[in-house]
Amino acid sequence: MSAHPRTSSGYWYAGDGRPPALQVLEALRAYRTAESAMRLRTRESMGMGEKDVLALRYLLEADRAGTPMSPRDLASKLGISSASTTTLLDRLSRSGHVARRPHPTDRRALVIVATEEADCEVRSTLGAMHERMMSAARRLSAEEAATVTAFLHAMAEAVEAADETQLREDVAQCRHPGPDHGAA
Amino acid sequence: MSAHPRTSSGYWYAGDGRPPALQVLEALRAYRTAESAMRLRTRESMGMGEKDVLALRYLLEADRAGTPMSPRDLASKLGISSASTTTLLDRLSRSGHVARRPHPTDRRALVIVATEEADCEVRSTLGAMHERMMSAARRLSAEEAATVTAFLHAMAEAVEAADETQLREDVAQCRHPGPDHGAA
DNA sequence: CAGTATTACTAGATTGTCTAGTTATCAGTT
DNA sequence: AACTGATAACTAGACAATCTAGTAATACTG
Repeated sequence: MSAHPRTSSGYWYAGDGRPPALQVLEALRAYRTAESAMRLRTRESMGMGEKDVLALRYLLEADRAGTPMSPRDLASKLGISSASTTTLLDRLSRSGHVARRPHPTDRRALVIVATEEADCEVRSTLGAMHERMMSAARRLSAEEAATVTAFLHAMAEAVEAADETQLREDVAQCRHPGPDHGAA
Repeated sequence: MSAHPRTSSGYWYAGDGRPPALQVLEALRAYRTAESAMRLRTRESMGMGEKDVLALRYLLEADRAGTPMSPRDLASKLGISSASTTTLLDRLSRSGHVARRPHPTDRRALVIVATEEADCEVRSTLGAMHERMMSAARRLSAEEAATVTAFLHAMAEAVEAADETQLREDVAQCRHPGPDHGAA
């Protein structure tokens, strides 16, 4: 790694030979990769599917916020059907991570609560990581934090701007009439 | 939104009432959420599963780099079995996104190439987004880019540091002897 | 009190993955 | 050149997670 070569306009291509913008996107991609690898490890260490882990996170979050969730809430958060939610809760309940409690006022409904063990499990798997992240974030000065925050918001906006209608149109445009590519 | 209140030490809690470190992590989370929503939209607009889209990305990348991939390469990149890779390639081939070509030297092996249409499809769905991201990244000064890059690397490190052995031990620690939570 | 909406669940089908085993080809050895 | 063990892709059968459609109990509304 070279020292920071300076020009009159400040740092230039610090770190390696590539433009800073590329380095930034590369770093973002590296983070994404690391994150999904971590999620895979978490899933495997807990012996659960992806949705199950996500569900547990939502449930614990809701528990802490004092606003417990119903199966329906969970279904819409996870983007799965009511039927899948039932079987998901069966799984999580069988494994001891959640419990179905009667809703205090609505006798049709349920309140899903995460068990103590689920809380402990998630805390021990994700808590240390979160602490490391927070500690890194705290090392930023206020100005740096503002820069990073603004950048991340810009990135979120950039990926949100591609809405489905747009996507569908763009894809359709690729169908030049020549070869066959339809279903068999 | 309040204007930036200053103290002698510079900006303080700019943007809203919360500590900058929290805002940063919140922004990171917002980005993650936006990204996975985008991935869902992409999958749906292309009528594919998650692995299929990912496979296509790897294939196009490899094509451009001039280092085409075999089914085996793809399997290891995607973390799926050889059998799943075969059916995945069946799907992608039936839908016209990839083609199986004989390997030039090894007659057992195949070379998977992405079709023109697949290239166009991916370019039109992800290209505009990538351009927006790049453009936002370019708006950063060299110093800002360095800050963001360093931060993202720190985040990647933070999530990588939780390796599976650690996770397993931590989880085991949650099993206090009391209630039954095993398989039925 | 009657009728509609809503909640969670059940049944059956579909999809994507896995493990195990097959066939064809390669590379090294005698 | 023939033999042997390794490797590439594929096939068969099973399993897990999801979906759609439909059911029973409960809540709300006129």
